[in-house]
Amino acid sequence: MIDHEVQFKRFLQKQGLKLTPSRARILEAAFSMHEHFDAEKLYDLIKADNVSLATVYRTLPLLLEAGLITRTVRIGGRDRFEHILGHPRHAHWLCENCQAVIETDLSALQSAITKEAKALKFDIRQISLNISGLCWKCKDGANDSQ
Amino acid sequence: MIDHEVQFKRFLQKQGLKLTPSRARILEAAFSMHEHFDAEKLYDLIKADNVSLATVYRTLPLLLEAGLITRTVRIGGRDRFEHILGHPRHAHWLCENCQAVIETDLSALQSAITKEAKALKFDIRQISLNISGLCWKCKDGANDSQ
DNA sequence: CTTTCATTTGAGAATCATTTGCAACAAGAA
DNA sequence: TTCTTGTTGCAAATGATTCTCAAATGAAAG
Ligand SMILES: [Mn+2]
Ligand SMILES: [Mn+2]
Ligand SMILES: [Zn+2]
Ligand SMILES: [Zn+2]
Repeated sequence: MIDHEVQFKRFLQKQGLKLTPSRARILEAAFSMHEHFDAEKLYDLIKADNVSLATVYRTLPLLLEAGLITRTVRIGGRDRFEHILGHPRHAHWLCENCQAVIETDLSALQSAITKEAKALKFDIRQISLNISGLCWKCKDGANDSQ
Repeated sequence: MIDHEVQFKRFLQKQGLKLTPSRARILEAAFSMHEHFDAEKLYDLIKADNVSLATVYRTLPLLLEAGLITRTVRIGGRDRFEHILGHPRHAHWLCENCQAVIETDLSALQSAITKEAKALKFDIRQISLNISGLCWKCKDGANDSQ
């Protein structure tokens, strides 16, 4: 069993839940994908194995709670996610014009944030630094929109 | 005319749009509110002056583009905003349990971010640092959920 | 293997924030 | 006034996400 599967199973058992075939399939799909994904995209990958979209939506919060995935930039009214294991935390730069998403290291800010958290007695679950604006391709020129 | 009204008018004219009574009323409401607000909340403040909810939704993107308001933490499936003028950029700490929102200064991180932006040739429009987790009230105890 | 019982699931209906279509309106230009 | 362009309220549409419910599954026990 792969790392993230072990971790998910452990998490589920702690809640009295089971690692069912559907859940395992969703987890696998989430980790097979190395870009950001939304519920629909995940569903596309696995509907052939007749896992329902409802189950995808039901599993996503579990993966979040288990700390296996994280919410990223919301685009087009859809929540998007990315898996965590093996990926260092990073900032997301979203171009408002071409919707490109650029990622940069977060470790520089990490310590400042951790320090603040200590002062606030805040238990951090997730840090999300999203910067929106225009990427270098779009910053001058007109709107070659979407 | 107040500062933000001048700025909005200028922005609108640049787009060939007008500062209508409805828009002025919405702008005023947005700046009368010193907490985060969503479309509905804004609407509650001004529906007496028969401004429609649709117009609120149509005006919000204009205020965003004009740089007068910014999107903050999304709660309960609703987009929330806050006005900008006169408010220094700040981070939002969202408690997943009690939904409390704490704000802290961002200026410490600002320079690191600006530096990164320069390297990326990215034109920053908006920075949003959202940290979710558990506030000090909720971090130990059980879920007095809500 | 069979029973038991809580959990899970697919399918489709329901929600609900946000968006749109449209016909009536305003305001400036000609 | 008449033309033109942007605006608005209202109601209907949209679409992501959630919920309902009856049937399926799975672990544990007998
Ligand atoms: Mn990412
Ligand atoms: Mn704020
Ligand atoms: Zn771009
Ligand atoms: Zn709390």
